Amino acid sequence: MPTMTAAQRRASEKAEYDAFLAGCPSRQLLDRISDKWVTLVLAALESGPQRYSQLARTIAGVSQKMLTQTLRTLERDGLVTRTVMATVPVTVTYELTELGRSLQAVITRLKSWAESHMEQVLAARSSYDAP
Amino acid sequence: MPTMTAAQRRASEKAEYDAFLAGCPSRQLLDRISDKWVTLVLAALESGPQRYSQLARTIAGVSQKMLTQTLRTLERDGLVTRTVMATVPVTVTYELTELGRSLQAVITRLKSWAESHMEQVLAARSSYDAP
DNA sequence: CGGAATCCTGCCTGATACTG
DNA sequence: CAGTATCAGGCAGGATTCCG
Repeated sequence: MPTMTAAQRRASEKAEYDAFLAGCPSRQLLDRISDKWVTLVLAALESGPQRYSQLARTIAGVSQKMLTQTLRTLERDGLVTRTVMATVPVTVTYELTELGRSLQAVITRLKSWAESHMEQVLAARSSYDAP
Repeated sequence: MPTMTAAQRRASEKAEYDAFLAGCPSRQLLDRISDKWVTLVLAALESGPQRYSQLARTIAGVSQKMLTQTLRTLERDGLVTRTVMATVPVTVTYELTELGRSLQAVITRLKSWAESHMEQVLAARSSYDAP
């Protein structure tokens, strides 16, 4: 993977195991959960199990590709469960696991912060753009 | 902006003002702070004001471009302050604003979650990959 | 030292078609 | 319904170079 080469080289130059910020697994996990689609999916699953089409409708602007991809990685990481009902047509529901709910609690705070500080940020942008 | 067209169209199809998940400013803000570089920069600034080169060293794997770009947007959004000291050579320090610290408190929880649940996620991946 | 400018690659998006 | 597959296009992001 050529995209990681330089990053790993820079990491190696540090020549120390930095549990805070390095190429260690916790850093990779932090990178993964610091993703807008992950955040939105977890936030959308707050109100209980949801079907695929419900999620697609709730998260305005997500493409099928990214929604599926995000749900797959979340499932792989043990944050959501995927349940297939053998109805006609098939019904698929996604639900947070206990692990997922523990992360979702943090995500909720992030969402709350965004909503409650939105105006302050917009004000800061105005004064920055037109001083 | 052609990239927003389809997203906005899907959002419009909902025909309702969804403060939770839509094309409203809070959603855009949530998208922005759900970024790995934003998360890492805010986490790195936890220990007080830092110089540009310090940040680059702390956040292993970040490119100058992304570090500069992230710091600029954070400054524009009123989350960090940029201070230029007229030394030779020039010294630039970045520091969290009060607004930035309020977000950083949430980011810290996210980082803590990643560190404390890393093993559970790795275990989930193992059982998913090789069942 | 702290960037800005440039070029370039790869992923994401958007659109469309097809399946079980 | 819930995807998978494919392809064009654009933009995020990496590598490199140069400057005050």
